[in-house]
Amino acid sequence: MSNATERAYLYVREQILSGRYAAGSHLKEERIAEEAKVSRTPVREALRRLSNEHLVKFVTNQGAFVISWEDDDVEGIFDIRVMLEGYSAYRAATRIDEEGIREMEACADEIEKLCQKHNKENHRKTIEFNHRLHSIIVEAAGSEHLRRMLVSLVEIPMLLKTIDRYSDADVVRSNNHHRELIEAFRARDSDWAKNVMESHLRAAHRIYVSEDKETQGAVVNIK
Amino acid sequence: MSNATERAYLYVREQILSGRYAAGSHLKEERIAEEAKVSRTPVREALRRLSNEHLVKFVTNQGAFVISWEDDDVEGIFDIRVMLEGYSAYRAATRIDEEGIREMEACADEIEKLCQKHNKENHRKTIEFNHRLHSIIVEAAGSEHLRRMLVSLVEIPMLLKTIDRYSDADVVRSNNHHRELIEAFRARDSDWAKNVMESHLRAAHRIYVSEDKETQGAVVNIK
DNA sequence: AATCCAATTAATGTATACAAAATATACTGG
DNA sequence: CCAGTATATTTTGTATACATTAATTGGATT
Repeated sequence: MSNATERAYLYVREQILSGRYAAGSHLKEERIAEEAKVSRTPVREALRRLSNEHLVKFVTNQGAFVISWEDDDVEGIFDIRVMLEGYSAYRAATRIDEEGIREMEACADEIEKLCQKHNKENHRKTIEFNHRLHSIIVEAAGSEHLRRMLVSLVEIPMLLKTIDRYSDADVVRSNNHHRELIEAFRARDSDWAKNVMESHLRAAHRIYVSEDKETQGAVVNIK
Repeated sequence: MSNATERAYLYVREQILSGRYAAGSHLKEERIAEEAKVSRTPVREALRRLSNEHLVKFVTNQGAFVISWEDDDVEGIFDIRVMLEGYSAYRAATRIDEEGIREMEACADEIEKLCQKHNKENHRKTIEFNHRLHSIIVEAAGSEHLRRMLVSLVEIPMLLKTIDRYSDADVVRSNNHHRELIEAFRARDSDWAKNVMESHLRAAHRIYVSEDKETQGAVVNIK
């Protein structure tokens, strides 16, 4: 994408994901243009893209609004993610190369290290490496359609917050899954990879849901 | 969406799906603007939307190109469609209301009638009612994510051509699947509905692939 | 004749200006 | 004081003008 549009896109995206633009709030084009130091045209293009990534919603003659994921269908989103990422792992098992596997291992190593000591920065990095590891798999699956669909799912604010809720034991199990995935890939065993990935994500779902119950709906924020 | 943008969008979309804009060809914004009688701005917005629906591809500083689905991963696309539409049927079974089911029945009735007599117009209508029937299910599934993903899959030119390849027997079986789906919905049996839908789409896949083999890759065009 | 480079052309990318629509404000009548 | 309506303001939607980048053409050189 081009310079100004890209800038506007990254800016608005960051504002939304960080929560500085509240859910449901109106995104005035002129204001964003000023803040991102570009004109309205690239802002509009950025908003269109974000709308297709389901981060903002357009209303005719009223412009763009930050999507409110509060009433998102959590069960449905997890179900879809399990299917698509399970299938990604299935495909990746027979397509990933040694370099990809080594990169995955590097991510798993980092995550292991980072979990020794708890602080905000390490937590941020853990999320990053986790995301990286999953990205490697999707890339290796080699399906543009799959990749696009997962981007629009995984990056929704709800799922980004999931890892905030992991206990130490949860993180250990999660990384064990990563190790097992790598083993399945080395064995070129598509079905094994798919099953591990599905377990991995179902566990994530369970953590998300059970935490919800304990805190009675409140969002846990580690910041 | 707004007037001019909508017009440009529909125009370009129609040109692509009808094949008048060839796969891989460059979409000059000015030319489209003239043809659709709007300015370049709404054309650009339309192209962005089409790019996110995977009908066109943007290259930085080179603009938009009609996607070439020749090298699309056919197996992958069908696999994903089976998963997502299977899941749609699963969800729809417990959510669809009597009105929705009746609409499905109306579609199935129409398809049955239309297949009695073969001509271009009836064939077009058959495609339309088939599409309508599947849309009802996705809508009934009640997942915005699911809907968006399937739109970007089902409307790719490759899949639109699939039905051109159906023999009489194929159409009969296809509509039998529709009837069975309706029955599964009436019984509120999610698993049954999912299985029928998966069979339905796997059969479609088989028809697509086997026809390819017979004609050695040539595209059958009924027009 | 082929290749490289410069200058021109033509396309996209961005900014701004104008039009249409929605929202907010102020005024009138009850 | 409130309701309803007309007006003003603000915001989106669209068109156009300008800037920047890529493609093309033509010519000079080997």
